[in-house]
Amino acid sequence: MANRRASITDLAKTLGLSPSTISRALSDHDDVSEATKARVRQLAEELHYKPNQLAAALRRGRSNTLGVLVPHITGHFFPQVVHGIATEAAKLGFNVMICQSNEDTRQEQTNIDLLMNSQVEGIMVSLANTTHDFRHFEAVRQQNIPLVFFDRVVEDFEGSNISSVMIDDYQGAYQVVTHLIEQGCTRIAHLSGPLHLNIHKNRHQGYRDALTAHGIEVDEELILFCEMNQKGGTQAMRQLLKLPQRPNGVFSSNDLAAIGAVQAAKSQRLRVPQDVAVVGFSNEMFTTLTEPNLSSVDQRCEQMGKTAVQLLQKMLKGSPQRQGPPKPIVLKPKLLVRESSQRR
Amino acid sequence: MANRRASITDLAKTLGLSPSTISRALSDHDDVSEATKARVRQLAEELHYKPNQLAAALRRGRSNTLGVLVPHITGHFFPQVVHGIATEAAKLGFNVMICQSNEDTRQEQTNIDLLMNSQVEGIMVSLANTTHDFRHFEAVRQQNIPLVFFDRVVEDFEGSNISSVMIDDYQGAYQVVTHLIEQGCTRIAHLSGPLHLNIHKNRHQGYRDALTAHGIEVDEELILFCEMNQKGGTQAMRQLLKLPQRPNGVFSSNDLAAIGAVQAAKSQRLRVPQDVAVVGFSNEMFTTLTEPNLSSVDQRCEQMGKTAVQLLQKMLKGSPQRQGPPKPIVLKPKLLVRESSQRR
DNA sequence: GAGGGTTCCGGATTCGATTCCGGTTGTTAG
DNA sequence: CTAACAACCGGAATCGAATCCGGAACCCTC
Repeated sequence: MANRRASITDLAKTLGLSPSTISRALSDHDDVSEATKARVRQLAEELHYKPNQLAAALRRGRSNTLGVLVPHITGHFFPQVVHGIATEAAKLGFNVMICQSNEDTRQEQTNIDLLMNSQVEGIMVSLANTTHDFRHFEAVRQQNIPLVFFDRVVEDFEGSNISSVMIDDYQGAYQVVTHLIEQGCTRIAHLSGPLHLNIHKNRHQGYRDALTAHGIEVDEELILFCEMNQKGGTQAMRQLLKLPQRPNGVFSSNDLAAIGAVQAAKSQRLRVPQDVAVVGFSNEMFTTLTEPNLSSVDQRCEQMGKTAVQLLQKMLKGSPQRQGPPKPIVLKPKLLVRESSQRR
Repeated sequence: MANRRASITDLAKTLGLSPSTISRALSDHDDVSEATKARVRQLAEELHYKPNQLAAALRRGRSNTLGVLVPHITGHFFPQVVHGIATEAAKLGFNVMICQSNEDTRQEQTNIDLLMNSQVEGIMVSLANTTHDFRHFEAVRQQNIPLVFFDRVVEDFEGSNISSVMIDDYQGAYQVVTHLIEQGCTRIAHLSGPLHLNIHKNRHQGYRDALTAHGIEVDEELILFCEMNQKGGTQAMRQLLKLPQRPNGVFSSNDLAAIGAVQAAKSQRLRVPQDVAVVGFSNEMFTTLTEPNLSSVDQRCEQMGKTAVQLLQKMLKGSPQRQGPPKPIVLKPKLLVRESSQRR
């Protein structure tokens, strides 16, 4: 038995009413008597009737669905953000459609198209790190589909007329370096990723500014660009320890490289944090599992996802004409001091 | 300018053709001349025409969307599986809609309804751990919507007539214990979670059977039920080390507790693996970051997601009448021997 | 040049819900 | 007793695409 779902006309026929009345009854419209409403509701219950969202969405022009496009759903950060997004979206009654760009601009384009064709009401994007051309977002613009970037945002786009949510990387880095200085570090190295990514750029700048603000001259020798993983961190640290004047503090732009640095230091019989204090960035879950526990900066991942959804909803509700100029939302990061940088 | 998207009728009008021809031209139907196909395609290009998936889905009765329902998108496991799902779904041309039950049966029900109303073509579910009543899946059944459970599956459901993907926890545990025995461990302890969860039950059984198979009597004193996190592992290990005859090997049902156990051992000046060898389960990403690196069992998370999608697709393609009895797919786990259990 | 085939296209219908515009009752006021 | 109005409901159009059915135009053949 091909158990087709009951449609609104099925209800109409068995009750001897018209589809329009059924529709109105189910949406609790005033033009329907309580008596018939009750009848309709009861039958709907019996037949397990559920409105076809596709049809309703098509008619209304509202799909009740939000799109998410992330580089990938691995590691710590993106899953957390997606978690925040899904949770908040569910609370507001939205479905969530999810895509991965795999850090590839072409897939990013395809997925943006896909989401738009699926008539999502809004799109949240974190850019692939290979994306330098933003034309595919121009289309989203033109269709007046609310668009929010998070974490990896575009810098210049139509006069930076975009909504975005990110954390204050600069501020986070600044806090880290200040903390290291307060712990007595005098030569603070920095492990950085490529500066064309704004996260690294801003952390790098925060590092420099914090040093100068405290009267410490920036030593370019202490700034190393490496692969931001464990191995990269280890190699970079080895190099730093060969310097005639080795650093006594390290600020790494992410946690993995920081762990690598710690291990390199320990393998040379240096004590962390007494000889070298190390701080990472991202507050990955493993930071509390290593020895010593790794100081890091919390990125408020979940909050970021939540905020992105709320921002979208605001844009959806606001009049399309005048919803105010979109201003980037910047979340405050939180420095978490743990064993790797606590010198007492 | 309210830039409404171009529809198929817009194309029809400006080209002086009928919507049906446009539709056929775009789907490369034989009944349209190459000349007009070219004209249509060109105009479509110019107007950035993209078919409205909602309308097409409604008409065709196929939404091209798969639904995923997981307890949550946090930690290591579920994001990895979702990653696998999203990747494979994209490859096969499906969209993915994602929901979280937050380990709550009611939310699980609501989300199942939601997915069904959104006309997804198939659903993948990992159960909330509070779910003991499976009536909400009965509806999915009745609508003939393909349903695949993964990892947390239902045991008895309509004569266990369900599709599922899981890993062989029993086998994984068995391998671990065998490995520990081969490394010379004679007293092997087991840290377990509550046995009403099938993952712990099966791992526990694998532990017992592997011991007896190698002629070692199971010592109930060495089996501890604890919170499966770092702290729980530490406490359990401390207790084990107070025994008159302390264990020289530990198999923990997850990695976090294993790390806790390692730390407890190290804090009592025991060497890992020489004095106590430790193996965890799940192959969390931090297993390669601790000292020593933690031996563990890989759960094939991504593979699980991929397999779930493939299974769904097979069900979608197969004739609804005879697609064979759904048999559970059991993935082989992979023991990864690292420093914490390698004694040479 | 009549019959039979292609080739290419249009009209109308359909998917399932929403919604505009009316129309039929029944009630009440004048 | 009629006009006016409210309460309730139906018909039909609509969203955008897919598809069934049929028809015009053209070519070929005997």
